[in-house]
Amino acid sequence: MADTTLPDQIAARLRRDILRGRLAPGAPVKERDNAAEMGVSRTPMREAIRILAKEGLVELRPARSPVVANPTLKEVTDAITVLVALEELSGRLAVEHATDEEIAGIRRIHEKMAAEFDLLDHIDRFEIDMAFHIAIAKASHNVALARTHGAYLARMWRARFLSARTRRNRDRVLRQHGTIVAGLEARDAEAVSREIGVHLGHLLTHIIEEFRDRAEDARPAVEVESDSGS
Amino acid sequence: MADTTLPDQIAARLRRDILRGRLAPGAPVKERDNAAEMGVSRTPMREAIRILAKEGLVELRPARSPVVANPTLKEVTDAITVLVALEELSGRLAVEHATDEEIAGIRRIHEKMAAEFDLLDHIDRFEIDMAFHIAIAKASHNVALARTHGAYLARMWRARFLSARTRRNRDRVLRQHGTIVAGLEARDAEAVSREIGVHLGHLLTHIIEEFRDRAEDARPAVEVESDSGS
DNA sequence: CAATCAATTTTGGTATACCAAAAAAAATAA
DNA sequence: TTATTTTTTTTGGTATACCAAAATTGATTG
Repeated sequence: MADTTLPDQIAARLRRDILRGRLAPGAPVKERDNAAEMGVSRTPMREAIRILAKEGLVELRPARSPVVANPTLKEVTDAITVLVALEELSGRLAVEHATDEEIAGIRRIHEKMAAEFDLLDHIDRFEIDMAFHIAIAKASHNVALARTHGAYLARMWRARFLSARTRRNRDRVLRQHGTIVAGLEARDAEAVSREIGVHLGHLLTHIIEEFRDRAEDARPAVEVESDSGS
Repeated sequence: MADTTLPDQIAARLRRDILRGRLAPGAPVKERDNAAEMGVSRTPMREAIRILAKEGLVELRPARSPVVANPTLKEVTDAITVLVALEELSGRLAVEHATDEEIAGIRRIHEKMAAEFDLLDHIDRFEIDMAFHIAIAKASHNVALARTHGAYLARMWRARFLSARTRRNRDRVLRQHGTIVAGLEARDAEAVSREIGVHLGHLLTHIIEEFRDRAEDARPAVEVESDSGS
């Protein structure tokens, strides 16, 4: 909050644009145009694009325009697989290392979410959901883990955003969050880890469904081609 | 590999300098000086520094000179904790998804390492060791996992390099690698995962010892200066 | 002599200019 | 009309110039 370096601000704005769909998946992100539009020069815009690339929201190609990422179902599934592992580890470590105050803070986030769920628009709802998971990762007291976990969450923003719009899941999500908090309070690593796995398993299910639905809609080309390795 | 974009080349060179100790931990990495020294402009140098920052080899501070990272023992330990989780997941997924050819390739790396161990200098030895672990991550067929895993390996270059296996560990390392390969061939996820945990556990032990040893040495604050050259 | 503050230098952040490669468009040949 | 080649435009990569914030140095004052 305190610091907001220019590239970060630009990245934040681009991120919102991508998330909101103003920049569609597959669309080129031209540094010159975007820079002009935002009234900055190419240099910070360039860096902002790299930030988004690191987050996986845009894809860099050598000597070509970066494009808004349009991950395939497999790519999203793979990312969630890793996310699950990271969150399970977070949960276990949080049980071990979190202070009581931190766990209380996590509960507070959960209760705020439960209380305001219906009042929030879905992007806010979404952010508080992310805050819940981020707080657990932080409570692991493993900075590297928290950072990597955060990167994965950021990367999945769009996919989760698209799949999280309905109020249908409301009760289940809140119940699972509640179970996770209870597990933390009981310092029960297994319970926390297991419930996190279940929770994210449902997320994966919804994202798959979302993909199905979108597949039936117009398919605006842009299919994946030969991957080059890392 | 095929392409080597300029920032990548610069990053590679800086990486070597850091790894080899030509740039000591804590030393500032001034983009102007380094750029001049390497005969390039600041722009690609800047990007190279960001790449290294992403890898965790240098630390970026707002409006200050980036410095060569000098991670604390806890930071290294934390990173290894995550690395273990990533590698265990890699192993399990590799058991599930790797082709027989891929596993054969992993065995080939292992055997090459076993055969040439005594001939290689320790940086080469080190790279073939990395190749072994990277191959397993790739065999998971989870691109995101392989990328993140690669990032962690890169980040740990220096720590692992410093704890460079003397020939004492030779037999144990090779035996553990052999066990891992055997587990892959037997498609035994539990065995692979377990042995990876053991293997990296030893790595952690060595790194901790290395830290102990260095702590006893002089605590050199910031050395290294800019060469005034040509 | 020490501490503090001002002037200078250093250094990263940003803007802009130039270049080469790639895309797109236009022209030409079949 | 279609395919191919040539020209123009677009765009990322790189170099350089300028600026403001730090760090450093040195002077000044207690």
